[in-house]
Amino acid sequence: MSDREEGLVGSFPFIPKQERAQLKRKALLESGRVLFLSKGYEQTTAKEIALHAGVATGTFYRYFADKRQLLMALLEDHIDLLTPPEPVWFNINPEKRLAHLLEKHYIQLNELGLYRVLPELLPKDSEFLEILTEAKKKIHARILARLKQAQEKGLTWNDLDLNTVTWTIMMFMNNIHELEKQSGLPIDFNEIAKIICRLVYPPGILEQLRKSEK
Amino acid sequence: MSDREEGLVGSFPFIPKQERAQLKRKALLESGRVLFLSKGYEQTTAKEIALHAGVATGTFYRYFADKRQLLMALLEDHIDLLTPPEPVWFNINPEKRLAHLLEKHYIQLNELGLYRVLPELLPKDSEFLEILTEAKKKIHARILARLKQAQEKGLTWNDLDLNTVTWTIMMFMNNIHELEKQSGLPIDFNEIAKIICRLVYPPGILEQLRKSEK
Amino acid sequence: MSDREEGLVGSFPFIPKQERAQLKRKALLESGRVLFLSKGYEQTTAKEIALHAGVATGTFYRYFADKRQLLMALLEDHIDLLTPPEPVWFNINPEKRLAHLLEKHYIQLNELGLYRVLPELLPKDSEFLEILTEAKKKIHARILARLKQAQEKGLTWNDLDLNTVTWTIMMFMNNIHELEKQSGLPIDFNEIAKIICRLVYPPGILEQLRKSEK
Amino acid sequence: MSDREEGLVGSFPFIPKQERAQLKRKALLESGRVLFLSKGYEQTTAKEIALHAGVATGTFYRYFADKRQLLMALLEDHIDLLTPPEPVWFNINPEKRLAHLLEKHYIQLNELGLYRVLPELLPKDSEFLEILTEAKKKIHARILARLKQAQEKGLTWNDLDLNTVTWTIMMFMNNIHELEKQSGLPIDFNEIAKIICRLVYPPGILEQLRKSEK
DNA sequence: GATGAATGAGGATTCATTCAT
DNA sequence: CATGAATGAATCCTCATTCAT
Repeated sequence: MSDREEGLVGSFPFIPKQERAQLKRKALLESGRVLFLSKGYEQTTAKEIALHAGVATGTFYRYFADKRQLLMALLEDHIDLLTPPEPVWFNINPEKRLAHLLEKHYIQLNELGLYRVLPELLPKDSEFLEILTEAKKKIHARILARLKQAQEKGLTWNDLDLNTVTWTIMMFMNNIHELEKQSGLPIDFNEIAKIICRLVYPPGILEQLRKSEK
Repeated sequence: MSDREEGLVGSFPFIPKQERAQLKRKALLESGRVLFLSKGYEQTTAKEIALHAGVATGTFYRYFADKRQLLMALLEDHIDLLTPPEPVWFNINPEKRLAHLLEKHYIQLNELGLYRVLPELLPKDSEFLEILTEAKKKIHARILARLKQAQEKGLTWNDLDLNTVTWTIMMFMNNIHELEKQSGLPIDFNEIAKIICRLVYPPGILEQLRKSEK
Repeated sequence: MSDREEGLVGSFPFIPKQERAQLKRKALLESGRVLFLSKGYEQTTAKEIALHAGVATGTFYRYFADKRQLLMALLEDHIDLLTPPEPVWFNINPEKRLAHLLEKHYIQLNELGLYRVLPELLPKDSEFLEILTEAKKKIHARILARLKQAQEKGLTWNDLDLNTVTWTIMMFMNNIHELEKQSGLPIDFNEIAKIICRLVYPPGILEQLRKSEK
Repeated sequence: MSDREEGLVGSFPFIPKQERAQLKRKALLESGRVLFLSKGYEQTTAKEIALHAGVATGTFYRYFADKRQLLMALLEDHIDLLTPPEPVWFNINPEKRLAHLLEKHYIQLNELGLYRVLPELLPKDSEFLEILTEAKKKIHARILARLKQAQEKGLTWNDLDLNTVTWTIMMFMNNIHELEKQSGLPIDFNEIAKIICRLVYPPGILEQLRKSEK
């Protein structure tokens, strides 16, 4: 278990200690993520995570204060992935662009899978809740700003309550994975994009924007 | 804590045994519900539930095999509340009606609060998942049937993918409570109803339906 | 649930209360015996015994201070059955008579079955141990006395240690049920009687006793 | 409680991990044995065993799945001790040899004491019963084979039922400890050996075998 | 007396966390 | 630094016993 590796040209302590430590930390994070997803947060023990990462139980606690902190670190690393992308509304062919955005977000979210763990934690960890709420507020503000720009340009329905529409859009982005589970079918992002666009643009405007692609 | 109840025609000597037992069972269910909501399912112990209900630990196990079974009983009692109401689309003034339905459903759901516990259970209890999936399928089928009726009458957009719209409507109903949490404001059910109706009816049709109220 | 039974000639409180109580007590004893045998003493709960006897849990404690006391009562009622019969050695045809005695004792013991419960209790209940030891001492004394009579008449081996022979005989009587379990075959009481007689009588004497039957 | 042991050649830094773990395991086994014997199996808790062995409750469960498994391990370690030795019948001076065998077996059995726990377990643990039955069958077969050899050489009584005699011998070996308890006197193994030999050899043969010692 | 629901102490077992090596 | 055995508090659940009806 030496850190050195004997080679032809002498010994190379190739991997610096810090870097090795980072590898272990990453292995623990990844093992935590995988196990949290497959078994749930409470059902996963620190020992299991360590075992899965190929380190000793005690090593877990060198890198993380406890199980909760590992999850926090996971979130910090990936919080930007949890936040959905910001659509640009007065674009050319917004439906196509939105479908693309949604698909990309969905794939990233699914790779991470972290959203599956969150519901378990929210009721018992208020700090956790705050972090998420904060992130969501930022996204909300960004989407709302874009919607306002579109509204000012006269592109949107004129009876829109922008807050509710913003929330609706966020809800779509956060619940796409539910759709797949429920329907059992692969998700048609174009249909979802169509629905969102119908909420934002009146039919005439939308038609124009579609044509302006060329 | 007297078991006697003074009535118009004298005193009833005592609440019959069965009824008293049912009271205790109900107290346990209610305590379970409250504690699950405030602390989360895993964080709540059978002992706590019993204490909260004012009975001994052992009494809990007289009425429920374990914590999980209590939750199942809660679900059984209220599963119909979890399932959102079925809107009738080709109605007169659908927005108003829908807003009313949503508000009623929201209030019932909130009183129960059970939906907050569900996400914690789903990853680890497959039987649980089945029950919910089954319930959701039923609702989906009902909403979809109504939409098809409306479509056949020529009331809806003609480019609708009814499956996706159905899912969108269900998503709205299941996520209203999220809206409140996120916005911090009281929910405007009229706005939500307006959004849903925009997804279903083209502007002209909607206008007609609104007017037909008189 | 009245104790009275209305008949043509008035009311007959036929079964006196004391007697009914005794019936319940007996039912509990019998249920205790049966359940102790089938499940073991520790594995049997007071509730089960009451249920099996057709009375309420609380009724159990009206008749017995606790589970242990029920077992004690069982023993008291049947302690004489546990004690093996006293063979008469200088009899005509002792082998046949002994075989008969053994079989009778075995059948009684088996019907009762109580011996199966005893080993479980002995290590933890010294009073219990005392009772049994006392009973065994009495039997030992009786068998020993008979053996001495036979010895004085010159019927036995002259190098016998009577104490050890007495113990051997008792051991046989207490372990017949083991023989059946181990061999899986029905017990041949004649063979056992032959063995015991060989321990007591020299071949010549035995031959004489056999012949004297006529 | 130092892990160091001063030896002739200096100090051994520590007992290697595996060995230390085995020490703990052995301490738990020994504590289990002692407590099972003094209090009975059911009356002994895992916590008590751990305390008695000087370790924490949880440590018990590192080495044994539960109380039952500890007992199984005890049995596995000592099952050969439970099985009585195999007498050689057509030996010179068989009584003396048998007395010696019995005494040795008795001492070993008593040191272990495990036989006291067995009766408690048999009614409720069928796997347990199987293990013991299996062991007993082996011994039975061995003793029976020896008896047959002696019979073929014309050394035994000619009216012997070998099965019953075999069982009788086993019964003796399994019940010697009972004798002590009942009589309160030290056991005279010579007397027991004499009794067994009388069951096997006719007086003439026995006399010959005794003399052949020289 | 009879009932059986209620009690709560106590046992089995798990697991987050520490610490000697 | 890494290790993984050890810790013991905390949980689930049972059951002997009591007591209000």
